[in-house]
Amino acid sequence: MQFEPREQFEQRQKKLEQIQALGMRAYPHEFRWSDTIADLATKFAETPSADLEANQREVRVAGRIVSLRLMGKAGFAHLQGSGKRIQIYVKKDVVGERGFELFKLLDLGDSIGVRGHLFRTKTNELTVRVEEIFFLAKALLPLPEKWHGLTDVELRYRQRYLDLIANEKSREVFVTRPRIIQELRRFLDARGYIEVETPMMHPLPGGAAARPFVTHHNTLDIDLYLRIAPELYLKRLTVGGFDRVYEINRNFRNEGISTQHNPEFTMLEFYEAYSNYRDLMDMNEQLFAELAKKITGSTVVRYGDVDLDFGKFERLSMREAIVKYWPPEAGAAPTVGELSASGGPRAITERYNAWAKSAGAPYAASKGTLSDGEWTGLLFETMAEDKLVQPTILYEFPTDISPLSKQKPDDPSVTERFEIYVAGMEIANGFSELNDPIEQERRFRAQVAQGGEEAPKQVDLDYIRALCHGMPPTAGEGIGIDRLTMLFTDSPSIRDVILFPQLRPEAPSNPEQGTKP
RNA sequence: AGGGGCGUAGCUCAGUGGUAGAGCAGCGGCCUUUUAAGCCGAAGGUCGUGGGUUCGAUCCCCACCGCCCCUACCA
Repeated sequence: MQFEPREQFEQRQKKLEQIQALGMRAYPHEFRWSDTIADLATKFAETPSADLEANQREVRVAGRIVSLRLMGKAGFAHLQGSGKRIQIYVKKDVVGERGFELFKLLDLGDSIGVRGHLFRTKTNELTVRVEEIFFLAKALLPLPEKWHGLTDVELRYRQRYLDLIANEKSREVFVTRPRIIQELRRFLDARGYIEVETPMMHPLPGGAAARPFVTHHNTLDIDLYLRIAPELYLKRLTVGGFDRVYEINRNFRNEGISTQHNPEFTMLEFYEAYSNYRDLMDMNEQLFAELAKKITGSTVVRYGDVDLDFGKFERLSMREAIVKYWPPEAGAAPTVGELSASGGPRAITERYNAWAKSAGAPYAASKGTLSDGEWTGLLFETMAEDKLVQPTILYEFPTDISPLSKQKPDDPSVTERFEIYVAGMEIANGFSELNDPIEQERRFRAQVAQGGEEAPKQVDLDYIRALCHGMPPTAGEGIGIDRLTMLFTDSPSIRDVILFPQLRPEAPSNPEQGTKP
């Protein structure tokens, strides 16, 4: 075992031996503390010096040394724990010869416990006057730079433990993330939802269109797919009488990696029987407003250089969004009627493309022949999606690109489906669930027939069988937790909200590194 | 996959066609209320890797590796 910086590593190993020579264990098994650093920092934040002197309080507290100032026969240090800090003051007269020898052998990064009394220094900082030091663990490697912290993004992702020690902001993100999940659970639990766990390994990938990861079960001798969505299993549960059900867990998609995509990402999916997509839209407005308020303190949330107002959502049908964001330079905007007409979406896209190519704007490139609905979806993504910065509910998605959603009764070319867009990102996707087994089978077979890398290769017949047992009218939705966390923590990349984002494995700098000792 | 950018001490960063510097961390010394402690001293580098151009390359060129951003892919 040997890591850079070698010299400091060896230096610190020697110090650990010297600490043992003082009669202390290298890796002691316990330390009984009376208060956490956070406890002390909050409980005595306002307590005046005179009070501390008059009512001597003995405290026992532990933490990691993050600053160290040794001055001959006394010294100061800061201990950090749970993101909070407290100063300690160590005086040779008080801790004794052996205690002070130990103090001199400590390094930045070491864990110690102290016993002592609280006081305030000349500058009025709350400080523990240490009477006894307990060595707890040695840091054999140095901490990142104390003032600038750790800024190298690669190191921050690869060695997140250092990022969490050194960068307060990063720590806050990963404290906020579970709070968001907690609030989501609270919101759903309060509405009678039941949380479940469905399989992560599927015999057939389904519930979304994406390339799956494949693995193999030896005993059964079958290939299994890491799930790309829990959707079909959760809907089986609504058939089984779980009228309100949700799952928060990982999905895996074998696709590109970007600031908005990680191969594994966390999704909330929930299903509510006897509701439709309109009910979910209303519920979402309430959910997002409440969430923003609880997490950030306001319904208006700063993200990058914009203020996102979760207090009011714009609602647009997909066709309306195309009309609204049609660039005036491309000629007269199409009407919703034209977009609904047979052959209309293709003609309009071609009109848009003619302008986009001449203007150097992104144009809608299609591979192969597309249906009206596919043209509509493609055109929307090309020219409108990134314009949806303020929270927007986009609804009525073409049936051709929504194989699991129920059609609109008065216009079967579109479905009762919506997505929520914020900051140009897709955050949520919900719809009235298609519960007609014959129509569902027809759509599944159409997908399989169409082929393509992301299309299912096989129809999930058990799911059709479940629908044949009768699924009540149900509305369901998925919310991307990672992207939601990005919004509420002002994080520009999904890697900033995932503790250990997927990176290419680190090449070992020497053959020994990276192997267990 | 394509385009752009970056890679210098453990960390944060300067820098130059003539083999490299600062701050922090580390080491030795002084220092009993400091707090980005201070002062004195010494040390630390295959300038991502491999080729090429050149009398000479960390710098210019090419390839590769890694990371970041944009585009593509991702209903």
